[in-house]
Amino acid sequence: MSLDDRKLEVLRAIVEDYVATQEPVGSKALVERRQLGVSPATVRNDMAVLEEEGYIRQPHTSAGRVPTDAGYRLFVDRLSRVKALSPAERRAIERFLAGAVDLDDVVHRTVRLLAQLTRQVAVVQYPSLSRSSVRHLELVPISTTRIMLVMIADTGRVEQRLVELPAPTGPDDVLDMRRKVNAKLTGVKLADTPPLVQALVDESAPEKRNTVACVASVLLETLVERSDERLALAGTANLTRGGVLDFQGSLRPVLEALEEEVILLKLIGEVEPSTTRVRIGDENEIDNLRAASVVSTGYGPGTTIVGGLGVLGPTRMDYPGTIATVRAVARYVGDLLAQN
Amino acid sequence: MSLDDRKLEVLRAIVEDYVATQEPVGSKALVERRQLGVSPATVRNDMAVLEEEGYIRQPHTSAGRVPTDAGYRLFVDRLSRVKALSPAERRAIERFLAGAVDLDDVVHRTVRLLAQLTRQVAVVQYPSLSRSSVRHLELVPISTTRIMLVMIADTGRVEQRLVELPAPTGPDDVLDMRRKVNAKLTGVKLADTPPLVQALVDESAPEKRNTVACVASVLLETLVERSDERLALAGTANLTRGGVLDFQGSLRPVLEALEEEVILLKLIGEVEPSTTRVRIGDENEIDNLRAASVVSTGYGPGTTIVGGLGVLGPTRMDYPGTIATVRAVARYVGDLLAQN
DNA sequence: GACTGGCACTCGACTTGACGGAGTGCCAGG
DNA sequence: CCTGGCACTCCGTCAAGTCGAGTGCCAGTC
Repeated sequence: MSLDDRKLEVLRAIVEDYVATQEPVGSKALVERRQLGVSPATVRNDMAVLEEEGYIRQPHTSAGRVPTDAGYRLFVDRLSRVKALSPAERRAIERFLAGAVDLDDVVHRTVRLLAQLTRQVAVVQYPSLSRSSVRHLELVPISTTRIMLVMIADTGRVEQRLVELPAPTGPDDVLDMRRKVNAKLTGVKLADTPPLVQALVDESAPEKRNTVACVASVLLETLVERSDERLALAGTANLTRGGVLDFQGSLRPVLEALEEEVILLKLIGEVEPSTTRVRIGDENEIDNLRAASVVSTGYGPGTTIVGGLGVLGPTRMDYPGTIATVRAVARYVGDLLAQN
Repeated sequence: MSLDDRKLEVLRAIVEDYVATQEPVGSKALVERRQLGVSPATVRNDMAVLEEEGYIRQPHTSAGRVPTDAGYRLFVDRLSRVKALSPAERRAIERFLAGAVDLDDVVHRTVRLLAQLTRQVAVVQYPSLSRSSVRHLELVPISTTRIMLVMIADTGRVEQRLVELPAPTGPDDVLDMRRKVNAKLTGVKLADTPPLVQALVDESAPEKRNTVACVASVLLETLVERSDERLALAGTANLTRGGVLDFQGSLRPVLEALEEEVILLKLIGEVEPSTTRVRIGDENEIDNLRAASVVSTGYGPGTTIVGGLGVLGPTRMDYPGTIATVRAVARYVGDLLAQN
């Protein structure tokens, strides 16, 4: 048996009311609050069907109904109309992001903004290095046996590492290295650099090969291995809204998950172009987040994507509003990056 | 009336037992667990006095006693013997910190380690710029109207900012500026740089003054204004240990406080040399942290101090153990920094 | 004078039972 | 297919009662 329009309408009403009130919603209250043109008894029948199909459930006999994860999923996929942001919100976003002075600042402002607007936990990934290109590499001599390697990516990210040289090296040699490295790597996607770096070593004069190899290895680490790991987090305190009712009684597992950068990157990092991804409760692969939902999307200048951002909250979440906000913020950040 | 030795012993026992069990401790249980050579009745009399003096209190009539903030304070000041760390712990610290590749890495490893060892929330301030000296300043031309300013401090910290130039400037001019800037500022304490930067502007050729002034203003921002703001945080999930009993029922205010970098910097940043500071409950100036205790200390190479670190937890905390761990970690980090 | 044993008392935690109400499922009738 | 009615379930709450840990106080002892 398929679900007719009224049943879907009932489901929508249940989701919306439950999200708003945090309480199981019963047939009578539902009929009163909404004007469905039918009686409570009819709604009850519909509810029975919805329950059988797995979209809602009763916490206990003679309580109202609560949406299941599947119910939320159906709601998100077919029932929710995307809320447009209010002009005030748009202005808030613009104003908040406008004053940013550098990439760090942009990311921090964004994550705070997102947390504040959605009243959830917000996560923003720094522009992923693997999607960036090298804008410039700088080698700064610190002493004769140490140089500082600074990599500037076209996305504005800057990474630096200290290199211990195997043999004393004069500033001229460093300058020479710098020139060669830049000639080879500037403009190249970070993901494509390894063979070029290897070539640099191979082409170097034999007596310097040791030194070059040393720099090259640190370079590879910086460019490739440590790449994507940075992100910013804000709004943890929002987890405590709604008592301990959300998250089935304990914030513990959620807080633990939030401490693992790897987990967070998985959550917001796997982005397909211009999609907003919603993971509801059980759909999360991480056990600790089975009671949570994640709304994430990619951002970047124009249509390319250089990183992900998103929010995490209880499954009982205002999906339309959250999705709209996440999308809007991502777009604004993208525009901001495009300006550089 | 002053407190004789036995009363102090009773207080110590109450603190230690309460910390261990999380339950109010009564006279009988106390006499059983410890071998004080006296009867419960005597202990009760002592307790009555301790309560009158404000060191302990009863959650309700006919419950055991619980230390007050003042009680913990007395305990910390006069009753706790510093626990030596176990060799296993020492080894753990060394092993954990050994593999660090750069300053970011050191700080992140430290904060995680601290959270893990103390099972509390850990905070580590990056080496404060205001206490650092300039090791090197690098100006990297990005385009003719943009250069990247990179500042490397002797503590290993690296800060960068993009500078928009008022007029197109060739690479030679940039090199020239770089030489002059370094000649003037290398080795100088960041706090002492402003007049020197001003001098740089004054000494520059009139036709370049505009450009130099522009760089100088960003330089000042980087060196002075934005200085101390960075820190790392870990172990938030530890707040949920011990149920919601700690922190008088709500993590909310604590989580909120942890989101404010300014607050955290105040907590761990105000360090006098080689002191470990303990703030207990009400002693915290921040209202949100009235139910929490903070143990903090400074760290740095040798005897100088370049930053602060510490942990935050419930007033019901193992003070001797925590203090020992915080000190030990600070010393190891200091040693690590001294190696550079 | 300090410590101790004993005793009455207090008060929270827990159990039990009763009750009201919200919400349900089902059924017969429109 | 919808609706009104009815019996039923079961949660939440309140009141009463019990239990036990812990106390304060007092008289007695060393």
